[in-house]
Amino acid sequence: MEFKKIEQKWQTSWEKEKLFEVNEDSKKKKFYLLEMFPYPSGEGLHMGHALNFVIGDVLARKKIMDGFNVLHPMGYDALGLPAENAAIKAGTHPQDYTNKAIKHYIEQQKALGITYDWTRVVNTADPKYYKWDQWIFLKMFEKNLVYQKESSVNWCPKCNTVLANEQVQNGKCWRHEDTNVEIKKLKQWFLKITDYADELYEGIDKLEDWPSKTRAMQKNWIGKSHGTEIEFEIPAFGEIKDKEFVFLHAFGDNSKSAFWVWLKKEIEQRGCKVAFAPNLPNADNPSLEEQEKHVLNNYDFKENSVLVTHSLGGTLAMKIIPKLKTKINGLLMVAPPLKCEYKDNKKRPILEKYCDWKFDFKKIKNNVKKIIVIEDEKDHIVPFGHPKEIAKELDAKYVLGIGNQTHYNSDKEQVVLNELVEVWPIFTTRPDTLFGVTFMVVSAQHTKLMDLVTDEQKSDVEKFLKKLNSVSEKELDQMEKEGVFTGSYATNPVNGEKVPVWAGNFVVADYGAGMVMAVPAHDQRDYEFAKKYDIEIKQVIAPYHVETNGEDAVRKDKKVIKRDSVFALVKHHKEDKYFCLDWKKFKWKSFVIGGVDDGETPEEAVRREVIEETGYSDIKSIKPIAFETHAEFYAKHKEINRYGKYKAFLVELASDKHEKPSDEHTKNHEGIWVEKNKVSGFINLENNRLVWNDYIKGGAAYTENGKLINSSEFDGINNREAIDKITLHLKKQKIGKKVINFKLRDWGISRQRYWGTPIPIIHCEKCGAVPVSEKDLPIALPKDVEFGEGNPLETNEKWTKTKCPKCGGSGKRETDTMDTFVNSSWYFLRYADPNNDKEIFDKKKAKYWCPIDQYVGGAEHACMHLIYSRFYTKFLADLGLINFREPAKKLFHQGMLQGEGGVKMSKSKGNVVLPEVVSEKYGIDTSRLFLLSLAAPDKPRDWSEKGIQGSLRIIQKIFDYFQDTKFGKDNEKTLSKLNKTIKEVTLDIEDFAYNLAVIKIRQLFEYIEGETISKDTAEKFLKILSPFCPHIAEELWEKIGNKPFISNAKWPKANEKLIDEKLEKIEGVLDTLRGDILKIKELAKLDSVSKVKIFVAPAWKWDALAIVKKACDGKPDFGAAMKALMSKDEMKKQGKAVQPFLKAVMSRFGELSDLEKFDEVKAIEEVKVALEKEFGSIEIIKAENSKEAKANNAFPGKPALLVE
RNA sequence: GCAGGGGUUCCCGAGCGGUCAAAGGGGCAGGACUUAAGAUCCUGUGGCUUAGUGCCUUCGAGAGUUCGAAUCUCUCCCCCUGCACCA
Repeated sequence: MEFKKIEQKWQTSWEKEKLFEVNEDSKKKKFYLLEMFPYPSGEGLHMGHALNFVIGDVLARKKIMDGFNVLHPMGYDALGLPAENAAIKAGTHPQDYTNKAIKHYIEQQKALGITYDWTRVVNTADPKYYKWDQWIFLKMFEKNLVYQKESSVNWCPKCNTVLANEQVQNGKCWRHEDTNVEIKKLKQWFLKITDYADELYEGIDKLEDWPSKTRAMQKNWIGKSHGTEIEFEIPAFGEIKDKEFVFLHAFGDNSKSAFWVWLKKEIEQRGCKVAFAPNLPNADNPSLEEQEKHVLNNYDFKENSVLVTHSLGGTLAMKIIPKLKTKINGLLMVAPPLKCEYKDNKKRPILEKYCDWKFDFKKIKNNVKKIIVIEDEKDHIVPFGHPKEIAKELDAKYVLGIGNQTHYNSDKEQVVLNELVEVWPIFTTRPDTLFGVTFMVVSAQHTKLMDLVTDEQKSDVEKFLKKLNSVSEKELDQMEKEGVFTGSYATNPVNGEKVPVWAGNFVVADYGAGMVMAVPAHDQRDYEFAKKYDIEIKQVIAPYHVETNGEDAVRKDKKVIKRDSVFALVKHHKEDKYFCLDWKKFKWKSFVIGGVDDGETPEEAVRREVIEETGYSDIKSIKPIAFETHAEFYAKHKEINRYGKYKAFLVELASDKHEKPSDEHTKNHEGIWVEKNKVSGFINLENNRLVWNDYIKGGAAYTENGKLINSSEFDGINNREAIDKITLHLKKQKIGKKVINFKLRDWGISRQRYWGTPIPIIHCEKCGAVPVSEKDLPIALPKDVEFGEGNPLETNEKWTKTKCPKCGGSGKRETDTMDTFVNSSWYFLRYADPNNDKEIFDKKKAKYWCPIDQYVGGAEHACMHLIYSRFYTKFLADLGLINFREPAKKLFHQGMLQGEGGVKMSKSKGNVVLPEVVSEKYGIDTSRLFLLSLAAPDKPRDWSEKGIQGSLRIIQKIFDYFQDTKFGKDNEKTLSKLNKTIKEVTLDIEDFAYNLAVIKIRQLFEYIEGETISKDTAEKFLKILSPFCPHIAEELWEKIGNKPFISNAKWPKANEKLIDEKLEKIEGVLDTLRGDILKIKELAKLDSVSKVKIFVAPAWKWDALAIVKKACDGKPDFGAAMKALMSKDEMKKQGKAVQPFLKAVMSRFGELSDLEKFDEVKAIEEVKVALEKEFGSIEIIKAENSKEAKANNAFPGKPALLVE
């Protein structure tokens, strides 16, 4: 068989006749099928890629034959780092490298015989394509979906560029498994994908025909969670209450000027009186000497003094501080001038003579613990840069903000307040636990971490950070929760409690505020952390059990009496046993349990109860354990409902010193020592068991529901309800609100590399970042650049130097290029109109073809490409360019093709299977058939050299069969089999069950092989074969005398009426008969057979069969038959006995299904004819009834034989 | 840990309440054809048993629902894939 000749013949022919080129046709229904376009690597296509394309192709061919107008295009994701790196390595230009790779890909793909419309190729490296990347970018810019921001980025030192979050895997670069990603700070371009976060998330549910796995992954990635944002304040200079605040006002101001009034109020609100806020003498014509004297004479600086200054007040402070004998706590300078220079360039002689404008920064630094300098970006007095310079000299924290009024002159300046008391909006899903916050944890990676660290803690924190940096990412993953105290305290806004702020390695820096409120009593992570560092654990939710069953069940008509109570886990002094009570009056089995009397502490109550109830009095220790539990039940003896609040204690005995408990106690219950491992089975009180479980676990956070305790006005509320109630409370107080938080971050698209779409921005000194005007697109990549260190685009000055589109002044082009995922985010739309120079695509064309009806591609894109594409689709829909909001209706992930023995294919292992090599040996149709028959298309499969032989065999057989076949007339069985196969294969292809379809086609052929068939049957067979083996099918189609092409012939429709199961049954009978005759012949050592007598039982005359047949209504249905024969009760009694009988009946269902039609005589005649061909004379003896049949040893479907 | 998907006879893989000792392929065994090998074709491929048949055991382990379970439910074990301390 000359595969190659046949393949080439048809591939050329298809192309010549433009068989797969399509145009919009309103009369035809469209079907848009797309396989994810490949990245054209220099290594070319391997069999795994081919699998992906072939999976799509089978469906495409089927849909073409179904009469759809099938858009099945192909393109190349040609921009990207690998091309650049490979090009550098090979010493070529990425453009040349890519062009060559694409050429090779096209050759390889054409050889696969796929139905691509080659006139629609999209190449992302073509400026005609990426022009529209830039166009979309500009549109996003217009809509405020693009911004630039300095940010910490993931930097791969090997790629020499930034990576998106999605491209970082376990701290490694997605392309370099061995390379740790570094964190760098760079100014980056971002797309505001988060604006679409909610729609992207909610839309997932509507993507019903996407794999559930992909949908789950996307949901997880976008990560929507509902919660509450709560404002925690962290005073910059430590606890405000302990401080003495001193204010020094500005030139011309006084102590009643706006600035001081609001600040004073804020400080007083936080429980602190401002110690000293003088009217400085001669504020309008100040003298340093005079003012200095005034301050020093009227206020004694102390260790806890915090000096807050505004403008010239800062100058005064910087003169005073070096003269102080004590080191003061803090200095906050708002907009301080450094020199006597002014924004308006006017001279100010009054101020020039104020002082010498020289400062002893070193002494200032020494005399103040913490310094903060705030600058106003729009300051109209102090020139920009002065405060920054001061901050630099003083090693101070520098803050750049914008005042409500310039120079921070308004009557409330949030920027200033935020520095004094930093507000951290903490995200939590558990506001119900707010009263249980005992510490805060800020991410060790947080940019503001060092601002929170006090001098005392600085070295500890630095040590901790150093340690984190020294562990590899892998170890970091498995690292235990660790942390270090920052020295700062946050204020719990709901009760004003001070809680320590820790830095921890387990908090994610860019989720929420990067700081969490920790509630160790009710969160396992926080619990472990608190245990490790011995931080207070405060329970705020008590497990609550209300008895609803039995005689202890709470009675509505009785009143509820609350009581503080205790349990005691009394441990045996020597053995591992615990003292339990078996109650006589109740069904209770409990620990020692009792109420706390008036004036008694819980410990005292425990001691009393233990001695009374157990008789053991030599108590070594009483320790509180576990948590408070609440239980409500009916106390029969007191006729009240008891609401008990139980505290639990572990009581250890020192000896077995023991006195018999009084009768009063022994009549109530019996005391038993229970072994530790049996306690859990013994105890039957719910809360006793809870406490016990916690005790044997060694303690854990209680994360279940319950009632609030220790939560002031919210005590007693169910915690689920408290979530809303506390949130509402916070909202009223303006310290919290309901929020929805997403894990999804904005998409950083800047890449500092050459081979990507240039970002259409020009930087101008005057105008900042200015978008290129639309008419100047595309901004094409200059070919002339040098590759080496840094961004190659920087090396072409001709290209970078340009004019500002706004002011016409000199400008510099942005040299960052776009992430390649930008290119692939909308390419599927371009196929609708790939050569349009005027628009991104014609709206009408896009409307006709899009969205994608079936998308096929690897599961590895579940979170990157597929989310970005959805984002772009939504954006373009918002621009009005398209009328749908999701890119693809159906999505299918093909399975991986692995090498021989299940090993991953790789160049280094040398097990890469190349399609051209395999085709050479077996032909591409054989490879297609084999790939598809290995496993369901979505499952991984292993390549096997032996396995493909099987496919080759069948192809060869099919080919040979049609070489010299004479067609005749079909018999009924052929028609039945043919139609059944058509029906099933049609469904299998639609369901992507290609492996099953292949089996059925094979089975049909194996049957056909031994039969005479009609030309029509041959044609139908070739048609259903053609999606899998298009070349062979095309060749044989021609061979049997048809005009090309089978590829666009009409897909056959199954004629259900011709499907006849009974024929298969006759075949089965025939087979067994033949086998039996042969066996008898062998056993009897007969040389030849002269006569065979067959005794046949009239199976189909049994009454039961008629009933069954009726019940089943054409389809074999065991259950229905069962129900028809007997009632449910009978079934229960006799079902088992009837089953064998029914089974036998069902096994002949083919006969039943056409009871009326079935021609008994004819069937027997058929058997006779068939057997006579082989064995000569056959006599068939029919029994009149089953009795007679039995007498002759014949049973329904199992004839008896007599062979002579 | 969370989410998704799995564990089927020698291997790969279908089946997903009754016609199931379970498709198909590969492997293996036997036979036919050949001097032989290969290719091809046929037969067999859990165990015991019959002339036909029937019985027992088996679809990760255990329990359950049902007249009936590879298939449904629960628990457990193991594997893969993805996310990973998301507050």
